[in-house]
Amino acid sequence: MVKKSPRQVCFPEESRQADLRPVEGPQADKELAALTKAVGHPARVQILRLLSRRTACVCGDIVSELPLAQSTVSQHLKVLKDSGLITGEIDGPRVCYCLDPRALRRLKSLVGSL
Amino acid sequence: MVKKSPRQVCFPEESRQADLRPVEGPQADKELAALTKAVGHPARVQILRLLSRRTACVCGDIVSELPLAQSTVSQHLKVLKDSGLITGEIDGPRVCYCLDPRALRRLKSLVGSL
DNA sequence: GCAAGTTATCGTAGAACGCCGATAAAGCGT
DNA sequence: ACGCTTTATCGGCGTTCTACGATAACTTGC
Repeated sequence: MVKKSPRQVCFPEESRQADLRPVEGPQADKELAALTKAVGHPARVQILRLLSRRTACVCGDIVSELPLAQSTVSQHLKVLKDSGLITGEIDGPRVCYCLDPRALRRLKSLVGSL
Repeated sequence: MVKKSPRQVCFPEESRQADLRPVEGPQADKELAALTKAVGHPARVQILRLLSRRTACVCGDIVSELPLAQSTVSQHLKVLKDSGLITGEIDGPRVCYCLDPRALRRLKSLVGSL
């Protein structure tokens, strides 16, 4: 039987088009607050770093990298996913989490506007 | 009596020297988490925006710009000050808050490293 | 020294967060 | 269908956050 090939990247041909959303204003402010709030925890920063280190997506072995219970890691992943910074694709019995480059660029733009 | 001249900038000749601190590693991760946590609230984003709009420092009329009680704003200012993102200089009976450009650059570097 | 104005701190109440173990849900392989 | 593995969700508990009013601390000007 063919072994399922490990997924390499979630955004292989990521759209490079410019982000037209404004970088200031009430809406942008809320967005910036929400995004930075999601990043604002050591465990979540660590997760983001793990995901950016490997060009391929890492699955739930994130859990084994962190000194936290599986349920806790799952919750942090949920926070990041709700913020849009990462995506989770179901890949067989596991879930493959990846950084969303667009959301990350958005965060950088917003922070850069300060 | 000479009227106290309104303070214009808190960092008039800000040191432009490069930031040598590493942008990754456990220490940087904690720093990034702490800084983004400080930014991660709508009211605090608004405060940062207020302070960046005016090149001069704004004092406690920040309070009148936000729909929050004075004590609440004072607490948010404390969070930002503790994070290092802003500084508060006593200027007569008031306090003059300013963005710290170095901390802001640090934040941008750290976010940029994601 | 006193009154007025400005800001920080205290006390408190409710909401949200962070963590865990236990349990449920979902897919794979036999 | 039945385990096995992986992940999500639930319940609970302690901590932190956010907000407010009240009060204290400090400076200026009279």
